[in-house]
This record gives sequence, C-alpha cells and structure tokens, in this order.
Amino acid sequence: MPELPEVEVVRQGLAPLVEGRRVKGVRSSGLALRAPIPLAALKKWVAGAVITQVGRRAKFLLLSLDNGALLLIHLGMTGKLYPADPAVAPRKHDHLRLLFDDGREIRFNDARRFGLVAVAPPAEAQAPALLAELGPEPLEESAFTAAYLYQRTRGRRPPIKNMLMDNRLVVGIGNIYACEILFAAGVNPFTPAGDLSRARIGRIVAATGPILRRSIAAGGATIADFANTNGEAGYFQQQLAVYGRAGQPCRRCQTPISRRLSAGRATFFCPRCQK
DNA sequence: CTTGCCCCCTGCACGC
DNA sequence: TGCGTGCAGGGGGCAA
Repeated sequence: MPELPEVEVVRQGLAPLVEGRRVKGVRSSGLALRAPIPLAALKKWVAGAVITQVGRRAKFLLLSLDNGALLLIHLGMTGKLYPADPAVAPRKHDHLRLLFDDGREIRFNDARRFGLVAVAPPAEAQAPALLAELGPEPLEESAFTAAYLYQRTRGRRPPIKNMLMDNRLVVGIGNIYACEILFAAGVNPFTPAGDLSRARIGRIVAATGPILRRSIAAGGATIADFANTNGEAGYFQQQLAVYGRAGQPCRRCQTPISRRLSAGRATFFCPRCQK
C-alpha cells in the first residue's frame, strides 16, 4: 500500500499520538510478518522507554526511544497503525500492540504480513543495518539531483521505471509514484535508464518532488484501503494522471492510457505523451 | 555485479 | 452460494 507520501502521512499522524509517551508493555500476535516480530528485543528496549520522536527514512517509520534504541516499523503493502482502547479486543490481523502508561495503545494491523517490525539497540540505532543500503530521499533536493540520477543510470539497461523503484537508487518511490512521475516528465516507463538524456533525467527529477509533496498534502493516495492513523482515506488518488486509469483518456491528450507489465508490476502510461 | 523471476500473505472483484 | 482466477501502494532471495 504505502509509498513515501502515505508513510509520511502516517508519520505525521502518529507523532502527536506517541511522542512523549512511555511504553508500558508490548503484545504480539505471534505470527511472523516479513520477519518474526522481535518480542524479546521489544521487551528489552521498547517496554519501559519513552518515545521521543517519530521520524521516517524511506518507507520505514523510526520511533526514537529515550534509552537510545530505535524502533523501526515498515507498513509493507497493508500495514496500518491506529490508536485503540486496550479494553477493546484486537481486530483480525492486529500483530503488534504498544501499550502506553496513560492507558492508550497503538496497534499495528497488517493483513498480508509484508510489514516489518525491528529494534535497533542503542549501539546500532545511529546506523541500523536495515537502512544501510538505502539511496537518498527524493525530497532531499541536495541529494536527489539530476546530476546524481544521470550518473547512477549510466550504462544501466533496466527500464527507468524499475530503477526509480529500486531503493538503492532512490527511496520511497513505488509503483504508483513511479508511473505518475514518468507521466509528468513525459518519459516512457520502458525506456532503458541508461538511454535517457541529461535533459530527460532532469525532467524526471524535477517532477518527483512536486508530485510527492502534493500527495502528502492530500493525505496520500487511497487505492484500496490505505488509511492514516485516524482511519481516514487520502484523496490524492483523485489527482492521479495514469495509475489505475487503463483505457481512460489521458488528461493531457485524450489518448487512452495503456497498461503493460514491467518486472511483473502493472505499469500505466500515455503512449502519446510519454516517449 | 546485474537482471529477471518467484515468493511471502490475505482479501477482493470477477466470471462461471 | 460457492469456487477458481487474477490482482494488489513492498521487498528480498535466488539462479543464470
């Protein structure tokens, strides 16, 4: 489900719910997500600690603790965080519960279990292994530059769309926003990345920030079931130019939007506007 | 090292 | 009503 804008929307909603709160206890469903929930580490480093700050790196939520440890949460495809009353029975697919000393709790619900919960002890919290290979943040304009993307794509044959979704190159861009960014840049998603001119790379980079920021401002895109911490849908999906619009007229030229697979993922583009 | 393929898992829409 | 199929915002392991 969530790409960078959706995770950022969750971060913004989660921060006021948990910052300054002390975790009283943790509960897990016992079912593994992408990896087993590290209950021992959660009890050691999270239970009893105060959450000082909620940050984000790529699609990871980073909950800093006052003992120096770091709680990492990845929402995968269907992960949701929501506040709950501890007296109310967990919902189906609630896999982690963080109970606070003020009588509230936060639950992590993840039907498909592609999410991830990890704990970095204080010694690793500044450089968690899970974040070690990640490329720059696309909203950091000094890092995700045309010069950077141009250099990193030279000699590479994979389609530019697949490369934009590779978090070693740039983080946070998934299937929706890769399609949208390339439409805005007028670049065909199947173009081998290394074939793109400096000017076209520049258009891709220039299109990225505004699209991601507009989505964050709109509360993210809710295609099926994305929800913020209040359970509310976003509305950026109303502004999508190509994603999910196969057969519908291009908003710019009226040509029907195409849908083709790229690396097994549905890829939407305007065959006329994107060359 | 790169690249494509397949898998993890559940839920939903659709056709029959 | 039920069943089979295909698809879904992610990401990692594996083989060639």
